[in-house]
Amino acid sequence: MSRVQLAMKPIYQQLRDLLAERIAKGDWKPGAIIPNEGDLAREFGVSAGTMRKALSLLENEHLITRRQGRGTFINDPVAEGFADRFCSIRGANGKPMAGRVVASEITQASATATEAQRLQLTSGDAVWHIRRVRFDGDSALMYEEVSLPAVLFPALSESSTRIVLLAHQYGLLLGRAEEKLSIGAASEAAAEALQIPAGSPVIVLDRVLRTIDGRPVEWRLAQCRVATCYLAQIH
Amino acid sequence: MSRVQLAMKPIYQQLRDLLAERIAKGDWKPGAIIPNEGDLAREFGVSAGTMRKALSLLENEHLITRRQGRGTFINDPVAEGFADRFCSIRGANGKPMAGRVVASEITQASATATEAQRLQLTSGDAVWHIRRVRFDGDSALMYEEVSLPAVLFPALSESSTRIVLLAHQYGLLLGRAEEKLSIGAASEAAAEALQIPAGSPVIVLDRVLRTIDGRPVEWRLAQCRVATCYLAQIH
DNA sequence: AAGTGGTCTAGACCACGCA
DNA sequence: GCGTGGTCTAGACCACTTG
Repeated sequence: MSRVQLAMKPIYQQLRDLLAERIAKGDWKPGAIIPNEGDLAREFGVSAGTMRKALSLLENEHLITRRQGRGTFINDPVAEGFADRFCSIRGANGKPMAGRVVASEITQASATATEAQRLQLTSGDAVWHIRRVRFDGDSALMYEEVSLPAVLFPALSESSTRIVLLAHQYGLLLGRAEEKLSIGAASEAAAEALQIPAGSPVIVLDRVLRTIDGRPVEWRLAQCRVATCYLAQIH
Repeated sequence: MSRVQLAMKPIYQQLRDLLAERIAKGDWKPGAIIPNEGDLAREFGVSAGTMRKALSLLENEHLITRRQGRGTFINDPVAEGFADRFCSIRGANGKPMAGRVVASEITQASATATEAQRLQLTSGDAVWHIRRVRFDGDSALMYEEVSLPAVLFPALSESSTRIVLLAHQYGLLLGRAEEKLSIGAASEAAAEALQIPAGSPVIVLDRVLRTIDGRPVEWRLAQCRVATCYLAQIH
């Protein structure tokens, strides 16, 4: 009597996908309350326990928040704390960096080998390139080269290149980021942007952002200057 | 008919604690297979579903691995992949740094204000101090100051100061690490160890390691030199 | 074939927040 | 008091692994 599992995928995962689609499409807006477990279970013809497991998945993925006695709410992906959880480099106060960000260039090109590897594309697929600089007051702190698969982002408004806004705009639900931290030599573009000699040491943040389905959404290669001392003393 | 909840804590969490204790004590050795869900449920007088939830918690905390058709196995906390998952800074190949590590000094002292805050102690509690240097070949890469609550580690063998080994030795189950990355000025000790001028810029890794219960186990303040270029070029 | 973990069900009761 | 999510139960069946 149980539902046929066409895709050989557990029902609770299928439910998760269906519910996530409603959120992505905007059927359920951020901040809204959604029907309770029982009603949802009835609507999809499953038991309450199965629906519960699906909702738990969505909660682990930060798409919803459940509160005992209140209900289940859609999270705002752009809200502070949700948007910033992908970024590991912090300012002196421990909070995410809050400085000015200037996008200097937005172009389209065909994917390089590295981009294809990071974004799981085939070499030559169209990608957007964004170059931007993060400031702290008047001094340039960080130079970023961002690559986005053009197939996911048909058009890029120059007004906002923040990935959380873009993702929300195109109905993409961000899941996890993998970030590698290392030390490298400043590229020429980075050197110019940061006003340091080319080849001087920089912190390299290599980050791939994925949707909750695991599809790569953004590759960001950031170079951070270390030429001056911005932060608190040690001890 | 259900078990009394003295501590107002869900049964499945109490079970998790009991099972975790067995692992910590060494009743169940790494690599060993543990009884199946049904037997465990019967032993503790709970339903299979509740025991299942407890086991799921342990799996999320990387203490056990469950495999369909095989059984449930105790993970080895010292094994590669489990021990290295707390470290975010990587080498050029994307793998954790593998260089030589030299512990230069092991002393005991009373906690400073910062240590007390990070390790949730009261100022003046006894802590161990370990200073160590991480090498890449012949050059010093990273200077670390490690603080451990003396109450958790009665004695410190000089042979191995690796935290995963120490934790295992004293029956502590490591859970999560919070790591803050920033840029700072090299302290005098770091400058000497890294052979750079005091005050020159370094990457600062401020990490607090906790047990699965959330108790702080280690505070590590690492300073990483950026004076030369170790790694691959950008692009 | 037997044993394991994985999924799913249907229903009971509890703890919390609010009107 | 009512509706919500959170916990717990008892049992069925499925999928995978091994002998």
